[in-house]
Amino acid sequence: MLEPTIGQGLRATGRRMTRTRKAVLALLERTHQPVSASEIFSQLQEADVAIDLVTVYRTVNVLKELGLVVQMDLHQENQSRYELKEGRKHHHHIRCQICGKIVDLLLCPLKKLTKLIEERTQFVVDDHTLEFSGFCPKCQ
Amino acid sequence: MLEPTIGQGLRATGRRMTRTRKAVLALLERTHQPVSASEIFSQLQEADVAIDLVTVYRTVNVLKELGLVVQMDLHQENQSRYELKEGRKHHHHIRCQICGKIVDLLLCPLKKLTKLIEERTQFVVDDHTLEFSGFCPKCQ
DNA sequence: TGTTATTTGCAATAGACTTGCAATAATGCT
DNA sequence: AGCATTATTGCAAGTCTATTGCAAATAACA
Ligand SMILES: [Mn+2]
Ligand SMILES: [Mn+2]
Ligand SMILES: [Zn+2]
Ligand SMILES: [Zn+2]
Repeated sequence: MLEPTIGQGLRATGRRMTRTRKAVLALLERTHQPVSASEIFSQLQEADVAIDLVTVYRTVNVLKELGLVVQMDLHQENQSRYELKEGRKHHHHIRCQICGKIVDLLLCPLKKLTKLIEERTQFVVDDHTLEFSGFCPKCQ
Repeated sequence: MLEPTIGQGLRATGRRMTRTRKAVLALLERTHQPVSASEIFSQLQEADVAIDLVTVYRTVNVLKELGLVVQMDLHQENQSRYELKEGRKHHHHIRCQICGKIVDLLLCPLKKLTKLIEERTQFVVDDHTLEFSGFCPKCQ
């Protein structure tokens, strides 16, 4: 239940904690796969929460600005997915090419590589994305 | 000049080597950054090659099916980019968050990790994407 | 409870990409 | 070279995700 802290974060930036933002946050909290805007929309509809798809988009964008949510664009998908950052550490994903199942990979092998890349390219590295894909146990 | 070989690959699948396909292939051959469909379109227009944007899309899709081109969806971009596979080995990219410059990273640190992931997740790993982002020398 | 600024829903819009279809052009055969 | 066949092209229209304008609704705070 991270709602009060987030409420403070919202107010600190002149924003408000609303019924729909609570609903989106609660859904993200109880969801263990990264979800798309349309999935958030339809899952809230099933839960009898009245919300417009536009509001879902605006909400995830606000949560992204506050640093509470990460947006990810997985390969072979045509829509972004969103995952709560709070309480979860940096990690990556693997996606099944058949059924689309997404599983967390609780690892990151890229710390060391970053320095090497900065030396080679003269870039300052700020972020990275890493995603595996293949066939899940059920789809093999 | 890989055109004749590709011509064979096309004919082997009941396809034809056309003026527009030659033009797209030639552009991909001489381009050293991954290019988007609209970039292919406008660059060919500047070179006085008459081609429709739709044809560019259809062409890169055919080349993808033939395994001659890789499609990549980089973070913070809203369009796919395409790169010729022929003669270039598996590698990854870093992208500047300011100017969008993309540089090849001629490395891949993920061979070993694949086995570990297969053991942990029971997936069969087939592919991966890796991308760094940051600030290029000019934009720092 | 009343005031004010933020947020919401609805409609319209933007932008990447795809699809239907008739006209065009590449291929293979004579 | 000429012809028949069939893939390919261009144009228009459509699809899908995501964004924007604006008036109505509502959260924040006294
Ligand atoms: Mn995750
Ligand atoms: Mn490259
Ligand atoms: Zn990582
Ligand atoms: Zn790799």
